[in-house]
Amino acid sequence: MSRPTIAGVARAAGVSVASVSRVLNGLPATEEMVERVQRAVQELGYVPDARARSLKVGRTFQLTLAVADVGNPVYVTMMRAVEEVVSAAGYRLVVTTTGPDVVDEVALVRGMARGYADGLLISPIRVDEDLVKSIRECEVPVVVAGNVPAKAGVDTVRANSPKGMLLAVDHLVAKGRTRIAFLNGPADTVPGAARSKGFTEALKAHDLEPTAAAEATDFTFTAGRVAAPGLLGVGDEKARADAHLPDAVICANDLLAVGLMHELAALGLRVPDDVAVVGMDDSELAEQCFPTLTSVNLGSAERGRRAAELLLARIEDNDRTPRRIVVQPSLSIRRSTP
Amino acid sequence: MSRPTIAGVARAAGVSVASVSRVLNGLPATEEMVERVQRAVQELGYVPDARARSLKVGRTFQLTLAVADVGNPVYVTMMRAVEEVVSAAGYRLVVTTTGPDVVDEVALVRGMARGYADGLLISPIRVDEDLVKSIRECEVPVVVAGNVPAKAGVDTVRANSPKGMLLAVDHLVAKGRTRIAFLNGPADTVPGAARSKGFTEALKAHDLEPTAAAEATDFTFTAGRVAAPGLLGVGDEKARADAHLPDAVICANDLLAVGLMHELAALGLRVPDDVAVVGMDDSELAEQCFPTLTSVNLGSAERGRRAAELLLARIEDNDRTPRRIVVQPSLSIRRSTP
DNA sequence: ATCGTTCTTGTAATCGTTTACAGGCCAGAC
DNA sequence: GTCTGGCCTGTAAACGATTACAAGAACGAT
Repeated sequence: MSRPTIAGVARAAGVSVASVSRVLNGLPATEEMVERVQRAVQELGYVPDARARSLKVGRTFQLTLAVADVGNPVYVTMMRAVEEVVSAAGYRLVVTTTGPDVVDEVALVRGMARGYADGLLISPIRVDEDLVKSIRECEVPVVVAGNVPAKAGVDTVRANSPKGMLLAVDHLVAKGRTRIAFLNGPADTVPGAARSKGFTEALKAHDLEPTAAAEATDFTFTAGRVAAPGLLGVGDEKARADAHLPDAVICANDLLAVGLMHELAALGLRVPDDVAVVGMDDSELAEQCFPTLTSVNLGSAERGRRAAELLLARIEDNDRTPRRIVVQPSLSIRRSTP
Repeated sequence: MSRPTIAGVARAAGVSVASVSRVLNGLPATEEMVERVQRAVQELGYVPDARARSLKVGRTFQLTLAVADVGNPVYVTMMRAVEEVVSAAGYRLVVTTTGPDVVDEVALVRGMARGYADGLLISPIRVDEDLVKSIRECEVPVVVAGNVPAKAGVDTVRANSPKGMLLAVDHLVAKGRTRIAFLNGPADTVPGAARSKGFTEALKAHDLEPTAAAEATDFTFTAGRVAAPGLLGVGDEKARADAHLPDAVICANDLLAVGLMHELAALGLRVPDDVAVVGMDDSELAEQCFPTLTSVNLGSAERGRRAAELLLARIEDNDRTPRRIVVQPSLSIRRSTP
């Protein structure tokens, strides 16, 4: 005995399948009709088939969220916000991890043409011509949480990293720190490039020279630890004697910052007394780590929320002109800076 | 100009739709047929429609993973493992957050009957009759990562919390700690109940009495902070003078442990010198926090992996007898214990 | 040359819905 | 009493794939 279909319900209720469908979708019908159908539905335990419905109406009521790394707490923040918006609108969320390669992202975007989701919200870490092209040609609506060229003709919601960098540098300078270093993630990524540029500009605005800079191989905790010694000139006694040791480090995200702090502790350097540390993303990790981390809030929750809203809006009306929203940063000051 | 269908490809190639379908699915066909179909597919940029395919073959090639809180790093670990297994098998992963209420879980399980996924992997935090019933009656295969009664007749993969507790206590006792306290999450949850029982048993095995116990309102960082003062007898000078302050605290998960460590620091207590702290789950957070956290590894990655494998196996053959797998714990010793 | 087998291909039914269209019925207006 | 118009309801055609079945072609054996 397999699950009942709408035809079974129609038979049990002694009405036509069209009437059953109408009642189920809340279209006008007489008292009695509604009553009979509902009883039959109850009795048979009928539940409409999402697959069949999807085929007919051309919608799956699913949205895909693609991120590079589910382990990055900034995506947790974003995912929470997205999930809240889309589930309120009656959609389910399909979460996909793309990994660090742009080819995987392209494959994902192309694959959307299969129609298993009604829209895609992607936060690409690397962007190239192919990706832009695939997004432009994508069969389903796409919203990018991040930075892609305007010619992609797609809704975007992005952070303002340079402004965020400036907030961080302002704060450090106000506290008397001038030997500021930068721990970046891979510079060939979108956030990596933006933050690097922002850092340089922000220092220039204060007439400062970078004290040191390093590039971790990933935006992860481990990569942060690995890259830290190089940044701090460990093993280079001359540099340290010359007081070239930075008195503050800005990190391209919170995970890198936490990795760095572990290395600082291992070297016997105190945070913030010897070295102040600033993270970016203001993720949950920033208040969980010790000392709590001063972090640039790039508005990940808001970006997630607004990106989800844009996506829903575009699904309603695919002809609207693409919007490019920029979310303004703020600084969450905690204990890792004086 | 809408997207091409299989009929369009058939027309362009001058063959029948059946032939196109066969070529696309790798069924035997002549060189020439394959050639013509592939060229037409290329030219039109045809991509088969997942919705239509789902309806016909009765499969969506999606699996749902339901967890209570995406912010809990243990679920990140589990999700990674699950995603790896299912995507290797050609499935997509739909991640759903149920929240702390069992009614939401029941609604989710019931909703699976709509058929938008081929299977469900659920890690329920609270379990009642209704949930067990809904799981037993579920239209699609279900695997539970956690503890449900055998009568649910469902595949389960669970941790061995009592054994894990014993490992933690053994370790603390070996290091000379005897005034051991327990910071639990809500005791009316499955993990909360199991860990509470395990704690009591483990102490008894060492002829010890619990020094203190507290129950956080959630398995979260914030709840851990809030519950910590009560556990430590803050404000009760007599207790502290009587040396009733615990010299070790075992926490029901890593988030609670990190929350506790922040409160300890605020009180000027050193970890592990004054108070040793042990977490459970051995999540990424355990090595990211400071000091790094000794934590009971309850095998979340392995549980995720094996649960995913069970789910795939059951999708292949729904008649196999349910298996109940128990994953053994181990202890990851770090700096929060002596 | 004929028959039977095997291999390939095409026709058409099917999956479970939604929905355009048409038919039936009733009420109100003349 | 008849006609018009407005509800409800039912019939049947989609949606886009897969696949059972049949028919035709090719080929070897007799």
